[in-house]
Amino acid sequence: MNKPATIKDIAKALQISTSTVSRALRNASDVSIETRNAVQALSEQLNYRPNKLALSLQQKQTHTIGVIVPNLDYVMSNMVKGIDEVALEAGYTVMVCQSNESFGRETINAKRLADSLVDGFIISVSSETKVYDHFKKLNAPMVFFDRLAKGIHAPGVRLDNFEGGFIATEHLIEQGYKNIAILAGPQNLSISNHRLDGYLAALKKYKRKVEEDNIIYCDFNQHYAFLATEELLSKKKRPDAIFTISDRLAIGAMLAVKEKGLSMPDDIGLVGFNNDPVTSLVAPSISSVDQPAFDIGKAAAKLFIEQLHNDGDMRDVEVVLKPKLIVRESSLRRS
Amino acid sequence: MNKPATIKDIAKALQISTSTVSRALRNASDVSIETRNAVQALSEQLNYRPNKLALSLQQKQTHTIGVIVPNLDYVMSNMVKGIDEVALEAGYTVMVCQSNESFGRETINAKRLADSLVDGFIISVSSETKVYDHFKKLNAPMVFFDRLAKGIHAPGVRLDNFEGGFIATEHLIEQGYKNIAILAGPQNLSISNHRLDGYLAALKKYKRKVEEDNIIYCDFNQHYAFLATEELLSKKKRPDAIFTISDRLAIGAMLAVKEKGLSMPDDIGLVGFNNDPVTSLVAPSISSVDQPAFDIGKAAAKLFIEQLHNDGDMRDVEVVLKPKLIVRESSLRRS
DNA sequence: AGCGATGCCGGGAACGTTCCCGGTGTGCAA
DNA sequence: TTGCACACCGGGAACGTTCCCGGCATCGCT
Repeated sequence: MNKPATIKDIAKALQISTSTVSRALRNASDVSIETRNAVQALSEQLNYRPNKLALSLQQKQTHTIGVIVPNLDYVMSNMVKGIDEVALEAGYTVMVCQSNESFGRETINAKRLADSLVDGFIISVSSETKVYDHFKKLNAPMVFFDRLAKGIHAPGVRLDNFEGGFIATEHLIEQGYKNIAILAGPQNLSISNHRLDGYLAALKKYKRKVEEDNIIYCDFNQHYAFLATEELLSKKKRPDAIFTISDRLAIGAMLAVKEKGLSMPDDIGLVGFNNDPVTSLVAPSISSVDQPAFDIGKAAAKLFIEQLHNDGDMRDVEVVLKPKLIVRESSLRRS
Repeated sequence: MNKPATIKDIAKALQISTSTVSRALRNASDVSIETRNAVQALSEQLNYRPNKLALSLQQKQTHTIGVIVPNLDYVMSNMVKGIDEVALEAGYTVMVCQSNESFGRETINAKRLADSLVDGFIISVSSETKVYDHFKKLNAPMVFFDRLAKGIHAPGVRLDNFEGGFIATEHLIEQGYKNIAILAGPQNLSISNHRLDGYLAALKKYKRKVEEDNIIYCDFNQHYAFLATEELLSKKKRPDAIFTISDRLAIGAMLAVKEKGLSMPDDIGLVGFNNDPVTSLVAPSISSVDQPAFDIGKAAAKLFIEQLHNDGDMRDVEVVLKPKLIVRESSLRRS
């Protein structure tokens, strides 16, 4: 439990100055081979570890990235893993905070991280967040991923959500479903709007009429999805397929379909979003749009580091990755 | 993008010394009411935020906790949420690192965090870890949770895994299952051993004979579980129930049971562990031992902070929380 | 012999705080 | 008047680094 050795200790023991020790440790020039060896030997012996605090204070950078995410579900935790991966590689440490989808929590997390003097932020905004001033105040480099911040001029990495909504809907159409409903997410989230746009575009391409009451906005909440689906299924003009903006919603929808005594995929087709492992475990297994979560995380971290080291203005950069439809039983009417 | 204001800036602007500013900001004594007001007004105006780096360097504590976890699955992410909760409350920031169940990753994560000068660690060890020297070297206060480190003399918070194994097995016995197998985890993990011990104790209590080849050690891997179960089911003396040490293993087992064309819970009973949401979504839904993940996280963080502020030796403290069996279709033979 | 180049090293400031200690001024009692 | 308590403030060290600058040898070249 004795105090960690410092550069001063080494200097004193070797009767040389701290400057020389510092140089010797960093293998710089201006140090004779003998002193360098002596210093390095002693530092090893004393188990010297440079004090990052002092270093950071000096050079005004901490080599730490603040990551704020709304939750740590399957997709997010993979994205974070991706961030971790490249951050570690690049010599950065990552501080992960969960906002729990709460605006207040997000704000105080941001403040805290800023006070801890992170070099910048990698953020996915909470579903509650409608205004972005708390991010602007940070006055630090940041990159958004997955759920971007509309109002902020900063680089971002995201899935092509439009494409995701499109291929899901197109697939349902190709499977012969005629009246396709959508459980969309909260209206302020761009990801849900983009998926909805993809849905609309697919309907348009195949010249299907858009029924206004086939579009349901609801929270990312399984129970809401259940209720919404119950209502959908009791309409006169009942939909014969449902596309949901997330797998959790899909689960809720599926439960409602079962409750109603309808069969899947025959009576009702279903496609979810995220390719959560659950989708392949339930019966019937649920088709879902897979997103390259790990890669999105990696791209975000790469973008962030690039931005730090690069003087060029990258605020307009937006990396968009492609989704992939995983077809399973819930939507496979014709083989 | 102008530099953040420092205490010096305020001092200079107000023509007073930095010491006085420092005192005024901390509402300390030895400052006249007027100067204090002036300082606080100006600091607000300049949006002054104390530099934590400098502070930490001075007082040799960072108010940061390093958290190392093997993964961020459902249970873990809830535990981390619990840690977050009380850490935030107590004014600490949390750095979460995933070891991905890898010993090497765990080691370098620990080193990195130590270098970043966290005040201590809250750790759940990776399944690969069999030796604990890398933790001892850290020479910092630490608390283990969930998966404890046998070799290390440090406080810990864990589930009563023995109890969990016991109630799961007892439940199966009470449901009339005669020949109960267990898919245990890696042999070096204490949690899996304790659950196994609970299983054995239950068998003993009801005077059941222990069949050696009903005990299968396997990784936390769904596919292994599938294979192991296939083998179990093709024995002459086929088991009629399986208790698995985790829900992921339970899923694997269930798939194997279905593949074999056996019915559940009639031919084969099944109980998992963790109460992952998946268990209630599959058909049949899977009985599982629920652990109070959030509370375990909270307890760990509390213990950690207590340890920091407390001079007393807490190295022998071990908090043990109780599990709860959630009975679902997979093991319910008699209603 | 003189001169610059080069190799090696030390001194000290700086990063932004806190904290200890000592100093000054005022008011009040002896 | 002297003394003393008290309120208020400033100076400077310290935390552990790096970095700039200047100094002293030594060497080689003219």
